[in-house]
Amino acid sequence: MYAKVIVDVPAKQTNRAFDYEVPASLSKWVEVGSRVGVPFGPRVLQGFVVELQEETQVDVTRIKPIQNVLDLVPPLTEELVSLGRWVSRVYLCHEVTALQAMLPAALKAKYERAIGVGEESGEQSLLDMSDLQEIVSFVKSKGSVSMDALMERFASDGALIKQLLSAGILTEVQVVKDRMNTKKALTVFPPAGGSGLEEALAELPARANKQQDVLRYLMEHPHAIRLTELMETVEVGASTVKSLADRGWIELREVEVMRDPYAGRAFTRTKPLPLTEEQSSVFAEIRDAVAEERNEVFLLHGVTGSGKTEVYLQSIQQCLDMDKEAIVLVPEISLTPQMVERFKGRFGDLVAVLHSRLSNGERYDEWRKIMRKQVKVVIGARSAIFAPFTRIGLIIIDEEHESSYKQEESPKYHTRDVAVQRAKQQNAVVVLGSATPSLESIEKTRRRRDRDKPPFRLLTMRERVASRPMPPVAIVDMREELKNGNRSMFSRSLYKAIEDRLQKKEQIVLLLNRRGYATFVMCRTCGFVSQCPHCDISLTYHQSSRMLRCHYCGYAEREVTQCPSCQSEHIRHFGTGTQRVEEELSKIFPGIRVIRMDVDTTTEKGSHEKWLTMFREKQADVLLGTQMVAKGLDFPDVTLVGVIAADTVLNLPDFRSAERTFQLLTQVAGRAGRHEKQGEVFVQTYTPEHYSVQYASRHDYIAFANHELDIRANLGYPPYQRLILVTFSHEQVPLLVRSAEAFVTRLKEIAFTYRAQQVDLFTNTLSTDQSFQMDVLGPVASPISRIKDRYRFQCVVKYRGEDQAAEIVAKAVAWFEERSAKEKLLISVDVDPQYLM
DNA sequence: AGCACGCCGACT
DNA sequence: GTCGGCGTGCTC
Repeated sequence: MYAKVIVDVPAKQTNRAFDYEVPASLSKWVEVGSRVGVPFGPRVLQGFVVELQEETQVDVTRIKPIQNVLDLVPPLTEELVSLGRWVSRVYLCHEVTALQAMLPAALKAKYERAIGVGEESGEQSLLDMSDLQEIVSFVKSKGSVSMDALMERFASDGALIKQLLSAGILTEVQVVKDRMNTKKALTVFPPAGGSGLEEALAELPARANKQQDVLRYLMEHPHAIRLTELMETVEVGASTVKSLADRGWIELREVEVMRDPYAGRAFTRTKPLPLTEEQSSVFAEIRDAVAEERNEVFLLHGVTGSGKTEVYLQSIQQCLDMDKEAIVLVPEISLTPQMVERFKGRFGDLVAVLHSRLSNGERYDEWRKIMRKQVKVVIGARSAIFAPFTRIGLIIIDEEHESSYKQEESPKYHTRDVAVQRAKQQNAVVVLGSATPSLESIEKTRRRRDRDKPPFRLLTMRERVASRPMPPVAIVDMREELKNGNRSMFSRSLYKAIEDRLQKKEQIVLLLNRRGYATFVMCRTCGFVSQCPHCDISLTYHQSSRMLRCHYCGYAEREVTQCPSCQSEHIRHFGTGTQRVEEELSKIFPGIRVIRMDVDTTTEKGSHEKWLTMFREKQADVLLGTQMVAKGLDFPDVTLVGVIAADTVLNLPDFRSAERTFQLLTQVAGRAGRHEKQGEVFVQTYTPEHYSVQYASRHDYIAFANHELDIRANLGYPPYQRLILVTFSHEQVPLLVRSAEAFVTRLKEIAFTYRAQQVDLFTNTLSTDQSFQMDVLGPVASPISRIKDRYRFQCVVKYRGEDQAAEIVAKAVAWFEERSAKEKLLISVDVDPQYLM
């Protein structure tokens, strides 16, 4: 038996499967998806088995055996292995990188040196000594032992061990280990049925009160119990229990336990809520698709507050009734305790939660619950799409338009597209939910190619539950405010509204759209702005540490009080940071209680949750923050939402900026008046006439989408054409420009050949897609033209058609890497980029 | 990514 | 005459 193995070396030359022999002793354990240790050149590496075969084409004398198998159960399924291949092909990354992304960090390989028995047995005469024989057979019995363990076992024989090593009887080997240890806990095991405990009780001396208590407790509860728990309930010390174990009456041993991040938290169980008419008809569609196991993608367009979550919950129930599994994806930022609570409340212990705030150990344990089929539902961010389920019935992506679904490091996958692919593989249903669907998705519900039906099906919920109206949105023209002499960041109408709510003791959410509004430091005399010496970007001021930092390379310097350029002392912090809004609020409304949520105040674990709870409990009047206050929060007493500056995103040089502005305004407007009290929204802007502001104020998604789709069609942007961003970097500009230009020329050549042949490079068959068309823009300097002392150039590949372009770009990249490897030129490819920078 | 093999300058 | 520079190529 032979195995094809992808080794843990993310490099171009090793980006293929290598053949290994499966030794008979391991054949039981080696499966597709197994993690194995394999000899690779002079060392031992971790690898993934991607195929098993009886025969091999490789010269048998070169084939080495698999050294060991790292897990009892393969951590990847066959289906995930092929999904990995798909990801690597579509997003142009090494196959290991894709496979690695599917596993918790705990399973990243750790390489360790250890002692094993040498191959040539060296000076056999040494083995006559019995001490040495003992050592050798000890090592032999274990396969390999770490040096520490060996020294501990044979502490007095250090010299002998050294001798054995130099004689080659023992030798240093490399082993692949897991990074993560399972957590163990001492557990007490009473004899089955509690038999013999009564006799034990009789044997104890009368004054051994504590031991008697333990025995009595165990007679009443004759099942295994954690030592710590037993000590707490019976109020005894560990020694008491240990002495019982020493006499053999009970057993005490280490048992692997799961770290449960939600341990000790009671979740109130909830029952399905009655659905509104709209909800039921949407639910019926999804339920039928799940019940019939149709591979279908729904785009659920439901206004904020229309009760999408309840539809999700009941759809999942349908899945569970069929003994199938469900994956729920939410943006990291809205994976709040409230959200978790709703799912745990409905499905209890059948839910695993995966998010970035878990420790590696906790995440590993949640992941193992999925592996072991202890759970049926996973709720998590991005990477939860790779949950090792085997019977997926339903995949839900909430807030599907969120750009955080795109991973920014390799593999640069888009979760939505991976979900659609995975659902195809498992014949599952996908539900994409949003109040402001991405233009990519809405276009897919309309697209008709030939006579095929559109790839996605649109479901709509227009009504909020309990028929609460959408809050009125007032657009405030800040130019007018300025003309009327108001130079503060609050317009007169927002000021009055805040004053009014404070008086009524109702709550306020204020949103500051900070992207592009970082707090930089400028000299008011000469205009000097502190720049990063290694990157082409201004430094950002951090109040907490009083430092200026570069967000790209981490460079930091002390805050300046005197201009380095003109020695003036008129240094000012620019940009409307949340801190400044907070300061101004307290100045205008003395005594106002403000909770500020931004990167500075929410880095600490659990702080996000803490602030929200405080706000919910009405310990503050205002929740002030960046994007994170806009998402999915639901506070009954919020009746006023204010957007301080709506158009900061609009001015960014990005074709998606109108879409992002519309989404943000719509999401934040949805925070107001979700309960009995009527809400009100103020949007302050310098461009009130802009269509994204206008449509958002009218809560008119469809009109916005139509308008924006027209623009995209005219400019040839997604969703009508797709993009691939290729970035080059090098320390020297002339070489960089020459290379980037050479790449573009080569890329065009390859594309031309492809078009001439009309051959599908994936399958090597004649292409059926006659409409394929590709265009290359650039190369031009990247918007951030230097990072870490390397200059950056980029080109944008625009194309129509499906995934062939990735293959063409891959060919050009391979050509480029081959010819420029020695020059340390770096090239990076982003398929379907979210930002062109 | 490592690591070894392999051809040209400053040294015991 | 050697030791070592890192360019090139391989790893089942």
